Amino acid sequence: MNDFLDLDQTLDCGQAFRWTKVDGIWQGIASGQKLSVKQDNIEPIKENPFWSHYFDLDTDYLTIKNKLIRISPIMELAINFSPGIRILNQDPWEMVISFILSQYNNISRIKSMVNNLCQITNPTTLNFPTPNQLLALNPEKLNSLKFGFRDKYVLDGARKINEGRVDLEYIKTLSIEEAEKELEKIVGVGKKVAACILLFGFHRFDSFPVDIWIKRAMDKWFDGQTGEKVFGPYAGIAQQYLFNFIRNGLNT
DNA sequence: CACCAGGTGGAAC
DNA sequence: GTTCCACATGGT
Repeated sequence: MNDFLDLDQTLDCGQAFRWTKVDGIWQGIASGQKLSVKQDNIEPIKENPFWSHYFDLDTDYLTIKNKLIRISPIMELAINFSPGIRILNQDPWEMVISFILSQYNNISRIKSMVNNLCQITNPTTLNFPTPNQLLALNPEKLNSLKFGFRDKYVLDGARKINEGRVDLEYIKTLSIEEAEKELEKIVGVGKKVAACILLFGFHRFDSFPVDIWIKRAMDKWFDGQTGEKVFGPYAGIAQQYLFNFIRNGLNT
């Protein structure tokens, strides 16, 4: 088992919604920066501090994976299915909106919603909108995005973050339980969405999002125990290997 | 065409 | 405190 970055596994495992693969080239935008990169040459990532951090190249996944493998044979299967997954360092605000949109939705449509949002707010740069840009969307444009019942949730998030009623910097200083409570001040952010925001936007490896797939996995293989109890401080990373394994790894 | 999706808020027990 | 249900829409 070596410690590498697999772009297919990392960018297509449900943690990021703004990457597309065209002719073998992964293209994406994060924090106003653009990247085109191929698996057989990831130098552009290694030599750029922003992208190195984004792809979490400083974290020792080898050690973490070996610890998780020792916990259970299923975890070993899950890790061996997609050993090149890494948890990205994504923008917290973008994660708030993206995972509000993720609820009761499928990944393919989440991607199109998020990309349409960027297209309609920043047609030339395709950057993710700021809270103000989101709040400035007129009703016709917002309606055209077809967020459905999530409209009011997205707006509540933008409003509370814009006004500082939910402070993303402050959240960085909080315990996992306090941080979760703070994020849940936003209407439409419950336990699961908060956990995703903390794991993918705040790099909190101790956050364990439980969606329908992870619920199935924990019931099926871990006697319904909690992820925190089974996997400890790296539960969030374990969760991502398990998520990809139970969704894509069983009938192949 | 049914069935389902990286859930949540709110009403009803 | 727990359980039940509506929710907008489109992918498969």
